Amino acid sequence: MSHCAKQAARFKPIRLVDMTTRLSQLFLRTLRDNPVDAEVASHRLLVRAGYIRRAAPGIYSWLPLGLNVLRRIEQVVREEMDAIGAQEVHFPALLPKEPYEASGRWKTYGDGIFVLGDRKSEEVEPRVRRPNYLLAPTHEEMFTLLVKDLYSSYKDLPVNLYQIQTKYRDEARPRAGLLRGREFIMKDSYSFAVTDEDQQAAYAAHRAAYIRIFERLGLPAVPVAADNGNMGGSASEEFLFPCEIGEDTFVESDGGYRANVEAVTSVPPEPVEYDDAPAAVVHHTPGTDTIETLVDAANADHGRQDRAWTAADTLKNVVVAVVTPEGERRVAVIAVPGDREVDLKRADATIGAKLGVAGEVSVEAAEAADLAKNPGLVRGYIGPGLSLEAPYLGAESATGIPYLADPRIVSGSRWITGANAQDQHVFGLVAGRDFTWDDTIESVVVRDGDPAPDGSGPLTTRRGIELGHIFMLGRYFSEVLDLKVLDENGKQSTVAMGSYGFGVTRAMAALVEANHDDKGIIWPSTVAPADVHLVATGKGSEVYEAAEKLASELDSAGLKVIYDDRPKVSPGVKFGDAELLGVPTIVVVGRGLSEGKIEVKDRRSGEAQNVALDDAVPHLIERAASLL
RNA sequence: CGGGAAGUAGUUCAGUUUGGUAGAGCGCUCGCUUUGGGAGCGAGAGGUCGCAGGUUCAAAUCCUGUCUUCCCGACCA
Repeated sequence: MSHCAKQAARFKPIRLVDMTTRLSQLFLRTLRDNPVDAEVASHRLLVRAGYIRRAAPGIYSWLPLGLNVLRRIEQVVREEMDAIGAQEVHFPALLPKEPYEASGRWKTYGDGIFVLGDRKSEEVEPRVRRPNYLLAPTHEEMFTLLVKDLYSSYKDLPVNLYQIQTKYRDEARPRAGLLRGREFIMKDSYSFAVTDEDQQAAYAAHRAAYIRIFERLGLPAVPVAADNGNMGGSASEEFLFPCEIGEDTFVESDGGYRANVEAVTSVPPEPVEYDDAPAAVVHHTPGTDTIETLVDAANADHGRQDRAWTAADTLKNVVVAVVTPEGERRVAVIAVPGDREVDLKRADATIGAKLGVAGEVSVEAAEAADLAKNPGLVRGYIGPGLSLEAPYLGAESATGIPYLADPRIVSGSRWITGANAQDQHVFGLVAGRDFTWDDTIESVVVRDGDPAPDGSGPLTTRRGIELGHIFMLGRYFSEVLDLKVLDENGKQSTVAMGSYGFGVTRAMAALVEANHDDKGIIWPSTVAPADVHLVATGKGSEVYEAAEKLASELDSAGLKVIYDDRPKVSPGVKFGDAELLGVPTIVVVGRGLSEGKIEVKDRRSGEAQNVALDDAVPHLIERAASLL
């Protein structure tokens, strides 16, 4: 044993200083006014309470208390990841562009990433730097390449790797403080497996770990079925925290079905017999280029006996522009019941596949120029045509314009729709008899009351904050980056991947959204910056001496203490700050001291009780334990 | 990228209509008093009024341009 090792072996760590946070020393300034740029509660309170400061739009600096809470959240995530056998690694945030070019994302991410050039990237003439690096928005490429770098056998798999890392996205409009920033911290893990069983096991393990994480954090986030984007793969779920200010919309039924609106599927009605249906008739319907005017005109001039026409009797043909990855702009028509609106985001998810376009497409509302290029489309009077023999819309039709229909348009359903001529509509057009379509598409805005696809009852729509997303990535990245291992037959096998993201900074904001009142934050004890916020108030030196002693004893007992020892600060300010900062237990050493009592106050309920100073330490230890 | 609002002290804001020596609350510094719900009195520090140009004897204020920020929407595995 070396001399140094002997010295080290003799060294016994002792706690030289207590860990109590003294407000007289803490780098903190609480704000009485709400910051002008903060709208949502989490943003307002985290800034006011001195946890974070804005450094640039969507970019925040972390102050001591904020960093403390952030680290505690990270720790929960880390423990649960480790518990399922995932191993922590850490990649740079600053990355060369080559891996992203190889995966295609240097282009497809487009304006969404921060790019930059190093000194070698400078062109002599003109003297500009061309980007050859990026600040990573996520790290799929790096994880994939790292496994490729080191592993080459099926025997090495499965493996789960994760990191907790700062990510950068050039959000067009950062908002709501930590909820949508341009710099944020994310835990992202990836599973690598050869067999489907292993892949599903990794997915299930992550799903269970996420549920435990949310339980431990005290965040009632729920898994909802999600759209897995254009990366392929199968299972995909988001963990949403239901909250009015959330940017995601999801649906749920009483029976427990939950899905993001982008992923929900509609329940088509049964096909209808149409043998006895009368032939379709074209009527002159002047000035009816909207559904509303059309319904009015239909009831006024062509009313039916049994009931009035409604918007649901009309077939709305919505012209959209589909932009391909190459930038080509194609026109398509989507047919939906007239009482429904098209959700371009939902259409976006599947329209590429329906039209046979590879890669990521985007769907936009058609503009005047799009219509002008297709003179056959008469705005307000567009329809599929009058007969199957001569369809007007569809890939095989006269116009060749792709025609996609909502699943509610089933065989035998009867419609009032445009006759492709100014002021002309056709009544009694029967789906399947008079017209057909290239394919169906889920694209209408989901409404409250729509049935759940699994028969579990009517749906209601809610808003939520996306805190996690787990999904099977399939083999997209392993294909493009050539991650293969030898399988047991000695053949090259492309590795299947799973991707599991968790928004750490966003979870912190969500925690505040879920836990605050008009006075300030109310941290769950698992992430609170301390167990006890000790306030000394009174004029004599006795309260400070007693509080100091109590702080020291609590610290020795293993409780984390924030001690407000500021001598010239009035009681009102101290109470206000304690409530703003949000530590779950507030202890006041003050006027009760003469009777040997202190006050123990629950931050959440506001309930206070007097406790004998002599019993304070065990009482608070027990209380802290009961809160966990 | 479309629509709206706003840039004045660390911060929250007034002052701009009608051009005339830069203001208030909170915060900060010093002194005295005060100490269970954001204390009182007194004395201070702190601002190229986003930037550039123009009009004028004179511009925070009027004109032109420009930049930035925030909100709503679009976008966003």
